[in-house]
Amino acid sequence: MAVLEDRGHRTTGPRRRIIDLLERKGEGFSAEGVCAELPDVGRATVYRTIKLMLEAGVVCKLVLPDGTSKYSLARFEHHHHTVCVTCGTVGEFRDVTVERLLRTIGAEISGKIVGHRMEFYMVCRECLTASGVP
Amino acid sequence: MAVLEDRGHRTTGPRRRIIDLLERKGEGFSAEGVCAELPDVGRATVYRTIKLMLEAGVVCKLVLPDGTSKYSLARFEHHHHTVCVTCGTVGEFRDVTVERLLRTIGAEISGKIVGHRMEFYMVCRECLTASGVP
DNA sequence: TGCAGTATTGAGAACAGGTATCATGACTCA
DNA sequence: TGAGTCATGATACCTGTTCTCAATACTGCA
Repeated sequence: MAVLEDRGHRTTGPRRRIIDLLERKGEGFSAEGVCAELPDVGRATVYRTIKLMLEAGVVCKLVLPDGTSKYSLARFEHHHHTVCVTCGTVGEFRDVTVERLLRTIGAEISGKIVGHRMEFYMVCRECLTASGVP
Repeated sequence: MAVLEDRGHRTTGPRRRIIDLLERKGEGFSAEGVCAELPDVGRATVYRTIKLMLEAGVVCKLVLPDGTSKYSLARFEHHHHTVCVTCGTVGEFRDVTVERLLRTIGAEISGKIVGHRMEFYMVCRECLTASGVP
């Protein structure tokens, strides 16, 4: 919220409602989901606000292998995602050894590395339990 | 080509032309690009053929952070991609230490890991040279 | 407080990438 | 040969997203 003001944007009613919702959801929300939960806020406004928050670094975008996008509040500056292939829940994790290894591999690649991205696809504990795995 | 026949599909003219083109391109082609280069082959046929090749494991799909998809011939069974952020060229690489580390991290994550995905964003040698970096 | 200028809004059109439909044409094999 | 199946291209459609634009809300200043 304050981040948007810092960047010279106004704090309006629709924006406040979108941001409140995102903070309640936390991880793995889709733009369409936000539109569905806030039917009296225009789709354009939802997409615009998410875009502003992306630019401010408050949320991060995750493109799933099927091409659909999910967003999550960015708790860490740099992190990776876990995606449950059953329920679609998105989690964040950070691991120092990953970063170290990624730098090592990066050094072996011809060219200048400017970033990387890593995701784990999994079946989360809840879905495992629900399917009868102890 | 033979892979498609093995799977019970016919070897037709349009399919041959699409596969020839993909073999010439090799890495980092988009479906729309194929359509543009083969204007007398229908879009549906292009997408269908790419889908068949995906199912056969001959090509692999890569979703870029902006949501656009690229495809590349799969040289290795399991591999990761490098994407040049300047020219969009896609490369493949495989590294045993990555797989080992990914398994280690996977073991620390609560839930059952079923897959992972890793990409490096870079500026390739050609683009570096073109921009005057020695 | 009144007002001009700017930022933001929502509705809906437009877009891009991809899939479904369908009539037509090409193969296959008995 | 001919029935059945497969593949094709044109086109309509779908989904997620962005653009356009007139209306509205907010801001700072007089």
